[in-house]
Amino acid sequence: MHRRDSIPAKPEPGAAAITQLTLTVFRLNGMLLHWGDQVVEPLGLTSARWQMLGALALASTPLTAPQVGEAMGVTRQGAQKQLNLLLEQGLVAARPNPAHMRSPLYALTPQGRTLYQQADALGAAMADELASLIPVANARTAMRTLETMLRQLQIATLSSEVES
Amino acid sequence: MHRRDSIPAKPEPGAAAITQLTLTVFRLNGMLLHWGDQVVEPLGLTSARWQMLGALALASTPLTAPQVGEAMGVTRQGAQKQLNLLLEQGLVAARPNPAHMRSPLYALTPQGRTLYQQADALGAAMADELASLIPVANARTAMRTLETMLRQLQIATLSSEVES
DNA sequence: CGCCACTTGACAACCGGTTGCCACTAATGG
DNA sequence: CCATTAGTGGCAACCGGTTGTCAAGTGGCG
Repeated sequence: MHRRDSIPAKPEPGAAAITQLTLTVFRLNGMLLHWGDQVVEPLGLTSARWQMLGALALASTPLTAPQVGEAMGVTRQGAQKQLNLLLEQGLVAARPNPAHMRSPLYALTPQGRTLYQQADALGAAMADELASLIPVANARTAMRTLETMLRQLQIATLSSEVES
Repeated sequence: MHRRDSIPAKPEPGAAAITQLTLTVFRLNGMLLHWGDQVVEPLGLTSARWQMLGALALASTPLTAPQVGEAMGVTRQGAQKQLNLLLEQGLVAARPNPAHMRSPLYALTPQGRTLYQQADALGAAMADELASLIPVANARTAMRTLETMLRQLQIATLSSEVES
């Protein structure tokens, strides 16, 4: 908005850095998922289910499917799909929800908890390794930077989504 | 848990920062795709096809499908799928490849090039906006940090993938 | 020359995620 | 008390990506 010189449409000099950063985010995202899939594959898990177990493990109380989705930043149906699979797998149990007949509360079963702890140990090992290579200050800077992008994109996305 | 501190007991306090950073990467990835889908939707594009057009636009010479996949960090089949769709859409043209009968070279059509320039302008606007909020040094630090993670994950993934 | 390994495209199946629609439960207000 | 609205799960369809399989083109090597 505050374009100081309007005629030559001077691009921000940092724009190229932002573009490159964006591409790196895409690649890292793919790499993280790929790595996670491999790491927990011997446990019969996938990255998606690992994350889902994590959401339940870190919650202090059992959650409904929409709450899990909210915690993970996915839609309620996406969470539901994985929860149903985890249910079949016996890693998660549904207990009746006194507040909503059709919306049970989900919690880890003992097997689920054990499996998550095993997976978490593997993840922690990698996090330690990365932490030994990356100064904490850099990790924080990176996170703040990405969060700024996140916030700004959210604003931009919302403003063009509210055509309803 | 049990850190195998064979030499110096290093609890790696930065591991939590890494974990948080990872979650931010997941969210930002999703947000970028969502934003991109909305931005180029009026042009009849999607994020995936936008990126594909970009790969072709930035290439100095026409590329084969596997080359496009390589440039984008996806498998050759993933690239092929989008190329076939872009072909139907008339945004990309296949010209015979003298070096390989079954593997044509792909290049943007005039419409494809025009459309990409329009999309690129929208992307550049957002990149400028973000660049005005993010110091270049921070963007660079973030990118270097993510690339370090990328490299390390690649090493870890490869070393457990070569068990075949 | 002929065989063999590698590359490539087509196709099908799957995974994880999204959206849209429908039916049912819960909560709110007249 | 009832009607409308919001929240919720099930289902189906789709998108983008991956893997695997197959047939065909390419290049090297005996």
